[in-house]
Amino acid sequence: MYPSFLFIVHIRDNIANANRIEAESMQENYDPQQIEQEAQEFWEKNQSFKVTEDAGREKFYCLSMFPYPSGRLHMGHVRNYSIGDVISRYQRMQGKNVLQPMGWDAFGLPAENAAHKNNSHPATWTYSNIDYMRGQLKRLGFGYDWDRELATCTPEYYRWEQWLFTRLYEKGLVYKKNAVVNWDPVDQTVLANEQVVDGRGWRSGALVERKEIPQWFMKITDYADELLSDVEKLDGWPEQVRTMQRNWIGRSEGVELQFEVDGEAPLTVYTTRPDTLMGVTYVAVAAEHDLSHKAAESNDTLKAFIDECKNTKVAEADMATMEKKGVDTGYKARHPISGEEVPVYAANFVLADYGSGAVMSVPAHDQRDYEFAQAYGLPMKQVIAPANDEPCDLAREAFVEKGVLINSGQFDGMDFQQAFDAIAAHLSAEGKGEKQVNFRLRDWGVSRQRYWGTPIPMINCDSCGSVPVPEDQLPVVLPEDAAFGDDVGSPIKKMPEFYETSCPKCGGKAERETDTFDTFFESSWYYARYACPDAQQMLDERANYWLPVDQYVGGIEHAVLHLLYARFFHKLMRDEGLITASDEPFSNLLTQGMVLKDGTKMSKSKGNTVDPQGLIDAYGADTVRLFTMFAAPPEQSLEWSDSGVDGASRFLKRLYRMIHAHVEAGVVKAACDSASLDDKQKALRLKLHQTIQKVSDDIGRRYTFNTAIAAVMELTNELSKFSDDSDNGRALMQEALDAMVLMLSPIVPHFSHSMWQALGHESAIIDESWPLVDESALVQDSIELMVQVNGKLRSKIKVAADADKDTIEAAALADSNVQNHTEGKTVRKIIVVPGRLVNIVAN
RNA sequence: GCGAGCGUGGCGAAAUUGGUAUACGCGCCAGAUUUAGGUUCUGGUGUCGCAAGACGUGAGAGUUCGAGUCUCUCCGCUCGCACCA
Repeated sequence: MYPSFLFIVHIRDNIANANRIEAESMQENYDPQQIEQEAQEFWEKNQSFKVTEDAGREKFYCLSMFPYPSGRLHMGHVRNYSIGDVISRYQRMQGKNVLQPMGWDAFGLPAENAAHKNNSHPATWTYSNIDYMRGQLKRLGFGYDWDRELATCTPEYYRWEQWLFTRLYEKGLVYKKNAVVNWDPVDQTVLANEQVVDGRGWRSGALVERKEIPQWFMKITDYADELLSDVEKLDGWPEQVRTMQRNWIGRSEGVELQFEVDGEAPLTVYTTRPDTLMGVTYVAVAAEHDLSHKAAESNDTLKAFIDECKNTKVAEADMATMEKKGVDTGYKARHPISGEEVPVYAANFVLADYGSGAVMSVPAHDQRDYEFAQAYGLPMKQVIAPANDEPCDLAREAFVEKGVLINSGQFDGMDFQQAFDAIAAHLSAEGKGEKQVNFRLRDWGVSRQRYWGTPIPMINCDSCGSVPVPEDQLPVVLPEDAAFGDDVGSPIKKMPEFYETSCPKCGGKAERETDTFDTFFESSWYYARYACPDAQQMLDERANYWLPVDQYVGGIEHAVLHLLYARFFHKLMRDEGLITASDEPFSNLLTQGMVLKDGTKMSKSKGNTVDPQGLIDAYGADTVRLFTMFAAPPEQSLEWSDSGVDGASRFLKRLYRMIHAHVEAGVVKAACDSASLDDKQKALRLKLHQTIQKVSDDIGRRYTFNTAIAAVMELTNELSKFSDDSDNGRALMQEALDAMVLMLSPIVPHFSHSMWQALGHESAIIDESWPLVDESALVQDSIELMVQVNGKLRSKIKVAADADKDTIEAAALADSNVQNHTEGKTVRKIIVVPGRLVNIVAN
């Protein structure tokens, strides 16, 4: 037993009334602050959430996406972590060995911005935020094993990803190439897409330019096939997330072919529609393409156009939505089959660093090419005719469906697949093209020109080139004594004491890489490190016990990038021999919706945020948890409502009073005698066990916590109407209250901890099992069926639960209101849906 | 632009496998308790209609004995788009 500040429950050894325990001083009013403090002290003292590997028990690893330590928890965090905690506590009640860890995604841009603003240091800001937010998570009562806490900004964490990176470099999975960034010409710094507002740097206001700089890449495309095929294994993921992953990887089958250009290297293009090849009337290259630059030397219009294209943001959405523009380079490309010469345009819609930076254009059969051709007076040639009766009006729009080839010489009359094969074979024979499988997925650029991140463990030597930092010199520690002020660039780029070093190969003078990793790097493997946070290697055997994560919970906004990178890392770590028991990191995924207020996402810029702290202070953690779980199912967006919080609080108070009244009259230790219940008692016990059945399914399988809570509320309404002072009536009341407190315990754990004691139990509820359904309580003698006439509800009939079809039909036809509606009509058909309804079709 | 979702009372939502549309909660109305406000308790609350009944799930069509649920077209909103995390 443990000290109780609130309830001092004395058990009287009363032989005359052995089944009753008097609760002497259950407080009359619900005081969440006191109850919550007491429950948390109990968990802390008993280390209730500390777990170790146990081969004898089924494990359950429940993980919520770790937070960026931005300062204070927001409602999205509260929602995310409440969902994870409910699932964890439910699984624990099923007897599983449950791991639920928490940590900090601690590197990132906001820390640097805060440092520049306050003339302080990102580390100071980050660590103080972590301290505050950890306190908030503890105050909310989440059952984390805090011994496993990690922060990604510590060398103890990031040294292992530096190690992995050098290993991958040796394996050839890492390379350096030029890539485009947003460049602020005034601040002389690289900007994130977020820092570009209306084409200008957010601080300087200068027009942002696209600039190419050398950067490190990871060959995620080497894993494209497996990342795609393993999506099929993810049957515990929402279908839309699997679809988004497939589409993002974007496997396509096409043909890569060459257009020759006199005096220049041939232009390579890739197309998934080789059947339209004979309809090509021009070729488009990126503004940054070599050919564009070369042509611009003697073409001022083109030169101006290339300059204009520099002012486009790097983001693909901006590229795709801008007005399609282009300029004739003057070059001619020779069609690989007809030999005809077509113009080469420099165009702003061609991505320079995707594919070869050139595309073939078929205005008659591609809508974008169609619009571009119309704008620039380029010819259009129809080479596909509709095979069926699709509309085809080239005066209005391109015909983009597959069909039958026309105007294509030897290929005329072929369908899509015949033409695909024949044209590919023809090009191949001529040495001008080949069939090729392409992916939309591009290699992952991991270099960031920022300070607050993991230093990329590479050294640049004039004679040896790029050399990885040797294992015994890891970690490359980020200097924390860097100065922050008005100057916006990364301070380590101006710290010779950091970047001056010697080459590990030749011993000569060399420079360290001063770029840091994309912060997605850290969040791609933290789930595995929780299994063994103190390991003196990246991962040890404990990872194979806990992985894969059984339930991952996080925001839908991570449906593509974070999840794809984590899947990639899992396979990299597996191929490094660190993980042996799984190919995928997350067996089940729950994507939580956003928290909205007044119909839009809560955000500081909109000024519509609700600070959870104020609510916790006013109502207690349980009310906040209850409301967030009740207001909407987890995958939907949640509309914030202040009065809804009042409603949640009201429910807990009401249940508290009900338990108080019951306890005041004496708790009951004997089980109710289910064989001798009267009709009212039987009805209540039926409702109770129906509720246990529904709540078990809602929490355990469907994850619809809102309907689980609604079911308990319904039962509460029934109980409040039930007044029965008989021994069996009070025993039934005790059975119901015990079950309700157990069912609510994953959601409002402090409340339940306290009520469980008040109801006379000596055990702590955290060690209790989930309540079981008594099947015998569910048996009913008669049931109600809906009766429809021609699909419209006309009556309800009561029939024996085991009534056969003929009896049901007869009862339905005998109903007076049914007769009113069938009078003068012939009954054509009667449909009986067992247990539900009868539909009489008559006319 | 491309990819993925969503749309039901005054509001948050429920309807799990095509079978009672609106459970549960909020709000509102009335009554009880209270000196009053608040709290608490009880009852009512989709629209039209005196009623019988009719209508009703973004709009329009279709499949079916029966559609919020399935199919098609359209409208509106949200998320992601590779350097926010």
